[in-house]
Amino acid sequence: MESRPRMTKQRQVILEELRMMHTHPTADELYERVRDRLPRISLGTVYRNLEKLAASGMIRRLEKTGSQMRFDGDLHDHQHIRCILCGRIEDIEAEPEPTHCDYKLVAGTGFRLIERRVEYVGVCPACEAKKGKM
Amino acid sequence: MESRPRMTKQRQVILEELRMMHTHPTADELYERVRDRLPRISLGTVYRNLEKLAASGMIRRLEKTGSQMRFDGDLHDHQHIRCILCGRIEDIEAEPEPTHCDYKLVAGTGFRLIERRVEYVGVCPACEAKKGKM
DNA sequence: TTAATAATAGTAATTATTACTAATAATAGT
DNA sequence: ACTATTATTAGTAATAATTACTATTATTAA
Repeated sequence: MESRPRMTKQRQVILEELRMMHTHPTADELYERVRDRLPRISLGTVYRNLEKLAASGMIRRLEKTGSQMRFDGDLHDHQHIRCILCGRIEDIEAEPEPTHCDYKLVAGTGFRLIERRVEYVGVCPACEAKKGKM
Repeated sequence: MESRPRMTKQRQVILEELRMMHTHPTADELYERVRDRLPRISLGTVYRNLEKLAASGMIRRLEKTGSQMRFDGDLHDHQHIRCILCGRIEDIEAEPEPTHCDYKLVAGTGFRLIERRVEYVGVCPACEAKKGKM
């Protein structure tokens, strides 16, 4: 029945590395990083811990980013901009508080509004440069 | 080298059914529906056509909503609200034109802004009712 | 220290999607 | 309408991300 969680060495390292990274890594990117410190850790452990940490609110799970899930150890209120070409994600200091107007729109659907997510999509400088050369 | 596309019976039916559905179906949901009219069609054909139709701008691909991709045959400018419990997606008549403020925010990142997507997340009436009974 | 059990490593299974291939059928040009 | 070209299909196999399983290990409370 799984009660109080334990702070294992693996969970600790995963959390620390994710918080240091700032690149919104995928599970396997983080796995590669964590292996420098814990060479015998398994990918399944990384997935399981990311799941647990996200469920407990200690990290953020970024949904809808290409074929893989991405994670963010930075909990401060911010949004993201994603490169439509290479998939890179960077932070943006937007404040997407739902407005009065949002609540009115949502009222028509019968839903109870929890959150309004704003995602910016564009082309990152690196990809723009690459494109210019073709 | 793949030049001019052909309007096959399969592509026609997939497009028609998607336009009729209004439920933002996944590929396999649409596959089930289309099979009523074309019993021998394969799932791969549905995927391939959804890909082609989205690339040509005839339908919209709703990215990463849960584990499966969803599609929308309604091209009119609108946004979506998703139920965080059951995954159901409904339409919302929001107009998310990027504002002056958005462009200023994005300028700091060096990205060229293409689109601002707004997604509303909440609890749908059905799930709210279910929750009330527990 | 010890007992209870959450978490792990390693591996297998699952699931959505994509790739492959021989056969079929939509279109352009005659 | 006939034919050649080749995009598309059905069927199946392959891929890739994620999750599940299981015996073993290690964290925590008492």
